[in-house]
This record gives sequence, structure tokens and C-alpha cells, in this order.
Amino acid sequence: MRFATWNVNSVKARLPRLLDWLTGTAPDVVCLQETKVAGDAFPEQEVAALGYTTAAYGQGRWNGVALLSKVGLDDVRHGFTGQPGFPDPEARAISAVCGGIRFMSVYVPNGRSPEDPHYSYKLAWLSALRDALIPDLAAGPLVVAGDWNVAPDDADVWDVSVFAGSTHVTVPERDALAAVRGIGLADVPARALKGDHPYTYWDYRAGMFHQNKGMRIDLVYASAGVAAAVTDAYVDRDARKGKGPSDHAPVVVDLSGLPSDHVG
DNA sequence: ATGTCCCTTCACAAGGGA
Repeated sequence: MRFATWNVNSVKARLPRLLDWLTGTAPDVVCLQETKVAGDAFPEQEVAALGYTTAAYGQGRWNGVALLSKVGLDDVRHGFTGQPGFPDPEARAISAVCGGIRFMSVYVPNGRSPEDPHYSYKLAWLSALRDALIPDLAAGPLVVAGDWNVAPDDADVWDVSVFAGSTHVTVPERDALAAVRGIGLADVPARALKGDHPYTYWDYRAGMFHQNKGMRIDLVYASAGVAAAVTDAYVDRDARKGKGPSDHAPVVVDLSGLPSDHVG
């Protein structure tokens, strides 16, 4: 099985590139973030023509997550138990069982700045996610993938000194992310296709991509059996090149056979 | 570290968010 996660920064604006990428990469399951469309406005027919079933959870202008699958899409859930709002619920998580694995696509709140109410919202959101994942992990193989808006380590940004006083690198954010892993999820490290840094996001501004001033914030967390079945994982930086890219690159993961924690 | 992109609206320009 091949699966992927990608923050597309508007599925409407990215549709031609998304369809090309699906055709060329041929993942079985895709976790999408920042689709920026209401659920019923997702281009389901276009991806169905490539063999994908869609589950989309959107709210229009902002946020929006979706799952695409060629291997089934069962027990779809929008959001998670205890998910905080800002103040209302936001379309930031969707999960379903595909090919015997529960996949959750997550778009973690940005936080804006450590003094902003959005930052405490981000921490509360991650804490509630951790709690909600415990029963999902007990139920069987699990993949939680998406845009976490946290760089787990100093090496995950091009220059940590630039981020002094900023979100994405603070201790509470990193602790909240570590707490999610702490329930028994493993980080699936993705290799870079070029250079030493598997960054997944580069700001559109100031030629950041071409200077490789990026961040590793799109992460794949997996249950032990899924992690043990990984044969390869890479950041597809080629998808960040050229005209009209998203500011994020996809992360692609290959699995050999069924995960050893497969049940049923 | 602020050089872009995307979305929306008291819409054809400006603001918000990332």
C-alpha cells in the first residue's frame, strides 16, 4: 500500500496539479488538508475518474480536510471526540478505515503567535486529539497524518534563531506533539529527494523554496505495526516546483503487506 | 521575516489568514 498526506492550499486552485500528481504517484490513500471548500463542493467526480472514493469535511473559506481512497472508505468520522472550537467547531480532522487501517487527516491550528488566543486553542486542540486517539489506537492499525504546524526539533527548521518568539518551535507545542506520540504512535521519517533536510513547507515569499529555507511540519504518525511495515517514505519536493504549487509538499509512504497490528 | 498566494466581500480593491 502507498499512502500520502498533502496540504494543498485550496483544492480548487490546485486541482490540475492534484490530478496530475495522483496519476503520477498513484497513492492508494491520500490525506488532504486546507481544501478550502465546503464538503459538497469538493471535486469528487474529478478524483473519482482516477479511481478514488472521497470523504470531505469542509466549511468553505478556511480549513477543510479530506480523504481519498482506492481501497475502501468505511466508518467516516468528521472531527474527533472532545475537539475544541474557536469558538465554533472547525473542519480540521476527518478519519475513516481504508484497507484495514484507520487514517486520520489533521490540520492543526496555526497558533498565530504565542500571545494569541489561537495559540492556547492550538495546545488544547492537540491535547484533545491525543485523548481521542487512545481508543482509535486500541481498535487497530492507525495513521494520523497532516499539517501539524509544529516543527518537532530544531533541525526541522532552516534557522531556529529566526523563530525566536514564534510559534511552531515553542516547548509547549513540541510537548503537546510528543504527548500525541506518547500514546504509542511512531514518527515515520521521510527522506528528502534533494539535500539533507526533509522540509515539507516553504513560504511563498522571498524565494524561500529556492533557498531551501523550509520547515518539517507535515508529519506521519503511525501505530507500531504500520511503522514496522514501512518500506520507504519521502517528501515529494518536485510537487513544490514550477507554476502554481501549494506551499507544502506531499509526504509519500510505502507499506509492505498488511501491518502486523492488523485486526480482523 | 515578511519579497506570495488564496479566499471572500457592503466585490473590480482591500483585508484576513497562512
